[in-house]
Amino acid sequence: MKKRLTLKLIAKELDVSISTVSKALRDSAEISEDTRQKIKAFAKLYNYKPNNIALSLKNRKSKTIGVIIPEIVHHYFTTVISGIEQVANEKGYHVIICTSNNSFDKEVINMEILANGSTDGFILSVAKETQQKRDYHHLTEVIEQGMPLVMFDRVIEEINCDKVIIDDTLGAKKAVQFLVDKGCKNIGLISTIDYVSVGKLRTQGYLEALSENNIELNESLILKVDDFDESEEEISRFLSDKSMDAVFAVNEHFAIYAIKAFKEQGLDVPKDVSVIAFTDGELSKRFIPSLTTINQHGEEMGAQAARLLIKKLENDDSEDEPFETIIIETGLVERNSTKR
Amino acid sequence: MKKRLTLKLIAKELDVSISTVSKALRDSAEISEDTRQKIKAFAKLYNYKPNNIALSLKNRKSKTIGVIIPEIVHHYFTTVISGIEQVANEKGYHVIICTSNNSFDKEVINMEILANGSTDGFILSVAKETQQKRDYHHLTEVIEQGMPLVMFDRVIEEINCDKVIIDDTLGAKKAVQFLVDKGCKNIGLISTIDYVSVGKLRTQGYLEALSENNIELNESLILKVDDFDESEEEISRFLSDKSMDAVFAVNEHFAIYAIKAFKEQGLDVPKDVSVIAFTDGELSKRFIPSLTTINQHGEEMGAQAARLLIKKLENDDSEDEPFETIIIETGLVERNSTKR
DNA sequence: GACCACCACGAAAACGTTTTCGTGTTGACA
DNA sequence: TGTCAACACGAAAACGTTTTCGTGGTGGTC
Repeated sequence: MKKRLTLKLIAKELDVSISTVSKALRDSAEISEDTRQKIKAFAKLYNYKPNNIALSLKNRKSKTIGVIIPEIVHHYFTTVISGIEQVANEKGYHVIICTSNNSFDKEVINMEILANGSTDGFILSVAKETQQKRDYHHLTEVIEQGMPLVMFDRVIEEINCDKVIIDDTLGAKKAVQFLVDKGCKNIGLISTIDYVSVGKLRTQGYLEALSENNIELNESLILKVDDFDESEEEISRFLSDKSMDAVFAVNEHFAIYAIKAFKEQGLDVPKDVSVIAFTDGELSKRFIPSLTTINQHGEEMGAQAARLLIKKLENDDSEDEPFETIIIETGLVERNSTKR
Repeated sequence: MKKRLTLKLIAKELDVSISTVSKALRDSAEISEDTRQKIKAFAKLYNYKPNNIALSLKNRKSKTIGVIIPEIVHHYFTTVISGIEQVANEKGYHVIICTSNNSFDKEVINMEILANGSTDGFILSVAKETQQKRDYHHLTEVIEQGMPLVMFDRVIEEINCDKVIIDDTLGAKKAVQFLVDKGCKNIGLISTIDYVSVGKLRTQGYLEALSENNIELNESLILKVDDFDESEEEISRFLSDKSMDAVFAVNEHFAIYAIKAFKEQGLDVPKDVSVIAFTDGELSKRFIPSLTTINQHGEEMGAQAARLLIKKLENDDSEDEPFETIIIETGLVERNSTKR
């Protein structure tokens, strides 16, 4: 087992002082050409690499970004991470990832641990439990310590920090408008109960689209799924006695259950009924029929979040810079679950 | 912006020495009950937390595990990460994740950066490019430095380290045996070209299962997909003029393309033909029909890898401990793409 | 009262860097 | 030959910990 090379060892070996070695390696003009060459050659030969930890301690920055997400086994979040990673690496940062498992306590603990020097700033999508509890002391604390924080996706209005979100309402509107443009009249909505913020916002988009097109709202065409685990049955029951020519689902899963239910009723998608969904997964591409979707551009979200954070980190007087909220545009991907 | 509290500040505030503070907080018997209480109360009141970086430098360990995977936008890898994270957190480690994007250079760079003190050890699934290049100097280097390395999934035989793998051959055998037990006679195989190791191993399992059941090998029932991007067409062409009652696909995607192709031929899955696949994704659960699969237990792989690594990290004379290779058992999940 | 043990604490080194400030040597110049 | 600048380098502090060793004071024992 080879010992790692340090400045001290090089100094001893070449019989100069540590300072000289350090300066030589950083090409300081203070050191004569001769010594500099000698030291650099030696360092290169034995593959010297400065110790990150010592640098962190000295510079009081870790060049590390802490990312805390509700769960990692989720395609959408991995695309976001991917975006974060790309930008971060480009700028010489690395990324520590922690999952909160949607638990408030784990979110708090993770932040506290990482805040003790491991990380220069945070990118965060809050846990469900945190949203419900409305306890944000861990967030305000890191902000007070001067650590920049960027929230994405599930953000909290009251917290003053940079944010990256998508326009859920507009995305939903786009989806419904698309259906209207295809000639659909009776458009159903499968959403979640309102305290899930995306459900609420997307529902609102649905309503706005209807009203803008002068379509009368029919409450009976709206389902707010209560229990995710029971959603398949709920949806099947909901669709059994309705007559509609299109459905907008707020996520991939609901859309698929809807298609299943239609099939069982002997209806064909997209011939008899169109289905469109907000989505974040692979499923929509591969499913038969493939799904027409509103796409959330996770990778770009991650990239923007990382850019915001690094901007704050590298700006010395970021204190007085105002906070930004970046809105990522949703896109509509037309596939085979909607009629042409 | 509040300054972070340090031992030095506490010492100054309470007019004692830094050593006293440190000892008091660690409940050293050297310090009198009185002073100890006073210091602890103060620390608690102002929420003192030791600086991780300073500790890392002092202890020469970071309590951090570096994970390097080919890509993160991949359900299988996220399950592995999830397993790693759980075990690591339990034992007081955190996890730093880097992706190689299947690039050799990025893999090397990531390892080098993390090896400079940021990380105590590595969990790694090598990049495709690394497999092809057969250049493993970065791996041997970290090992030589005494950093433990655990490889999973895509491992490299020649490298001497702990490993966690699944038994691809056995898994494939299970799958084919299952089909045989259901009465299938003409079982097709959709695999990848042989230099992808999993393709090779799973093909081998297929062959073994056939021979064990005294089924004659029919080469024309084997497709080795050449170009992933063209796989849908290749598979459709392959299946167009064959007659088989079952197909074993080495991954989810191939299975779905197969089902699609059968459908287009007017064949029903599972009534006319059964499909079974190795899988790592969500897709198999949601697809219609849902897929019978061989499941790779990613989470357990991650957990085992983390356990192996931490064992090495916490064992002082791990030097002479032999390396282990843990084989994770595959499971068979019966769903609706195979006949009953 | 001399000696010793023990208590409670502090000084300093160490981890591996960077950087500021000194300092001894050289050479030029008057 | 004395003065001074420039040069090339070293000592030391600093980042925030932990830990070893030392030490001044107290009290007890003979």
